[in-house]
Amino acid sequence: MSKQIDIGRVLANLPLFQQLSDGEIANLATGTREIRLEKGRILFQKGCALDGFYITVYGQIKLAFSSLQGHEKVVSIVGPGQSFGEAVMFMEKPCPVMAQALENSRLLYIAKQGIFAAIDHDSAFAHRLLAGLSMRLHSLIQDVENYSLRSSTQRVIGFLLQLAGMPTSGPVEFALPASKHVIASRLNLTPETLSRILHSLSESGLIAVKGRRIVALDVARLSRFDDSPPPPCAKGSRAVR
Amino acid sequence: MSKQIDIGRVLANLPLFQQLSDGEIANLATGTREIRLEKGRILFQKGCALDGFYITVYGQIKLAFSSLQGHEKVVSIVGPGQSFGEAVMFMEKPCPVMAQALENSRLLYIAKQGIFAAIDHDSAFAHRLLAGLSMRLHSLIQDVENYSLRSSTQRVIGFLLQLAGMPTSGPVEFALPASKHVIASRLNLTPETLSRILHSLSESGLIAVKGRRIVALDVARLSRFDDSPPPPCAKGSRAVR
DNA sequence: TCGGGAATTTGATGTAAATCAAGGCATGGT
DNA sequence: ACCATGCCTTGATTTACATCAAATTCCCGA
Repeated sequence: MSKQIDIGRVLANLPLFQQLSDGEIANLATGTREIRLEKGRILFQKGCALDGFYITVYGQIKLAFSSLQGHEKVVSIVGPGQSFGEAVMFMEKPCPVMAQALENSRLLYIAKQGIFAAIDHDSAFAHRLLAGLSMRLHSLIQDVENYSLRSSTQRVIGFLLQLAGMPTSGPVEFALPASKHVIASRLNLTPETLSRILHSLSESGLIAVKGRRIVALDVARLSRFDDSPPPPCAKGSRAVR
Repeated sequence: MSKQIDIGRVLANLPLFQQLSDGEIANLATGTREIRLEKGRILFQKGCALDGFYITVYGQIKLAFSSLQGHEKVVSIVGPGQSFGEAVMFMEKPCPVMAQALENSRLLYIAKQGIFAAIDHDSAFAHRLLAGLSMRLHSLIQDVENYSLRSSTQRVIGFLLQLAGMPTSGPVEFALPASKHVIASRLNLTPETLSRILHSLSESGLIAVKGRRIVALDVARLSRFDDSPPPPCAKGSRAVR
């Protein structure tokens, strides 16, 4: 029922492979498998070795680890066009996280063999890989910064602003990329806390929430937001007593 | 008074450059500057661009960011033989952290030009760089895992075990690599909390602390340590009342 | 050897966010 | 349409860790 995709074509359109020669693309395609994954399915577990990496064609994959006590922490939510697993492949060590489909998804699995050949053959490709890994590193550092010295409200705001995109003046509408449960975990919060924060932000008139849809009413004020909104007594302004 | 170091020689001995040809090493050396930094000096600020990276010859550098409220969080403590700044160099974006000397230090600054040439010339070198960045990424993920789902005591224990090295049966002695203040920040703790945890671990007979020197008395038990040591009433076993 | 300032420890108190425990609201299957 | 099953929200309570405030101890140079 589902039509076969043209692997070479998909590969050639990815930013990472954009400038490779036809021969190289063909070579890569040889070592590439298509993978379909239905919602909820686990792609690999923490501790697996990978001798290749993945690119999401469509769908959504979450990368997460779980503690001994059964808690789970989402490290990354990866969507169409994004890749994952490169670092594990280059490192030749067990994968530190597990990967699970959040939706029915289609991925490409690219064997390292072809990647290595492309590196050997085209040093500009190596540069792109290095830059890509560096960006990944950078965003992880950002995460660490967020977790360590930003409050939960600030983390939520940062996340919303990222989704809202470039600073515009008017209101921006967008959808959360996953269930609130997953988003909360990604931000190192419990779902309860996320819910309360979203509630309090809408009470302050900064955003409007309707299920997964969110309207950032005042992006500028959101960016400035400093925490500490409920000064003395809240809405029911009764006698100070 | 201080003798000039032989840059080529130092470079050639670094694991990263081990297998480069003499010509390549000479080329790298051309773009390499020696940097002396006295304790407390700042090497670069958050937001700087780098068009090269650093290798510590001796001394110690801390990488950290600081919040608007003046708090500081140490991301990494880098010692002799270790490098930093590669990711920023490859990314061509402002550096997300600042770098400051914790001791009088000597560094090498290697211009990207020579590195890029070496990549173009020797794809095995590119592989080593990729593997190196991947390792860095891996350890950052570990950090995120530690911060998000381990308690402060567990983080301290993990850190101590890492310093203690391979699992041996007998007691292991070692020194903390920096002041407790810096270590605490590295572990996302206040100095007070670190002090209390160390105290409680020595009370449990797991370690002995003498200034910066620490003896891990029972590595196996440390690894197993589960948190939750003070069940009902502590040492002074008085009437339950 | 002797100060003096920083680093560390210790204790009392505060607080952000987690946990526990119900409710309300959608959503999809029959 | 109906119920059932998950998702999300809301409220009460707990807790791990931070913060504030003093001691103490360490360390280093004069």
